[in-house]
Amino acid sequence: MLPSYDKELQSHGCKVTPQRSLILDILHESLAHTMTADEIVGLAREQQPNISAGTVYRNLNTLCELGLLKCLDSVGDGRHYELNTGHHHHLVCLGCRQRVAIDFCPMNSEVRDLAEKSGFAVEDHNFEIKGYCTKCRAGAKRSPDTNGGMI
Amino acid sequence: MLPSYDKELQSHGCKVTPQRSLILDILHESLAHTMTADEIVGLAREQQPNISAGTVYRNLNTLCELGLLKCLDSVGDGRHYELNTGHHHHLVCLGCRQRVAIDFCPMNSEVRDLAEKSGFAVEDHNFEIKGYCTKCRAGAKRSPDTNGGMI
DNA sequence: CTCTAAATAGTATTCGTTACTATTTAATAA
DNA sequence: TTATTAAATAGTAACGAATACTATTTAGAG
Repeated sequence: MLPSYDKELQSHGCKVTPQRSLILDILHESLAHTMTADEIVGLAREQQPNISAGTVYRNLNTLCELGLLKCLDSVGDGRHYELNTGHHHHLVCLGCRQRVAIDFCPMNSEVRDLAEKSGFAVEDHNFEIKGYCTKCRAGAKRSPDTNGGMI
Repeated sequence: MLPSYDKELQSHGCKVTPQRSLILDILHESLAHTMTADEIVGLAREQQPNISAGTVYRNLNTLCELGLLKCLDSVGDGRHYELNTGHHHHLVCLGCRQRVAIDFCPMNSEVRDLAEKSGFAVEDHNFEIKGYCTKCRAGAKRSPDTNGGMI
């Protein structure tokens, strides 16, 4: 695990455990795309066969609270996690459900003003482009119509 | 229920049942904001006390497939439903979880080109601004930090 | 090395959602 | 109008993701 995470954990009074380090390692290995808790459990068990799913879920929540991770969600594929490497958005594949970071952000002062004009206190925002990645375009493509309108 | 929905249902070989009409009525009454399945069950039972939760869930899925409803999701408050009244996005309150439609869309040819440049086939997109509505700003405001980083 | 609060493994439980089944009903045609 | 039938319903069971619980282990400080 990158030593910077050790510092970050300890500065919040959290212990550096093998389980935590492994989870951070796994997410660091897949910086390009997000992962579900279940996927993380699977990969974690390749190195720590006895790691408990509860431990993974609990740590994912803890690490989100510390700001080390970000948690995303979308209809049809539960929560996704990624290292919090700064603000960005995603392309979401409706076939394989993978998310890939994109370098575009729609937020600007005009939009913010529009929201705040109605008394809304803006804290955050989310933008995702849904479609089919190169692989899924070629192979068996799942049409939006077969997904219960949940695109 | 608006008669147009009857036609729409029957043209797809679906029967017009009191349960379906009630669900559409309820969502039509709350055009301003989205609702969870559970909220819809609660309101439906005020008029049809014996309506089954399964019936509501099943019909929400059916109506989404027909394109009459749209289904949205976000971390921490499950799925939300709304009448499919055309393309729009939402302000999402992190306090009361209500969603209010906004008249702004960040999608344009520039963004689309950016996504398609990498071989991604764009089908849809989603934009939401998260924060606190006027009511929740005044009252007990739930800080993002207490929400497990799931804003 | 000792001590202790924190973290873990394993299990049970919760909650939203879906699946199943016997019964009812909407819509068509006689 | 009534008969027919596929679709829809109510009620219950089952499912899966996530959380809660508890006895045991462990990281880290003294």
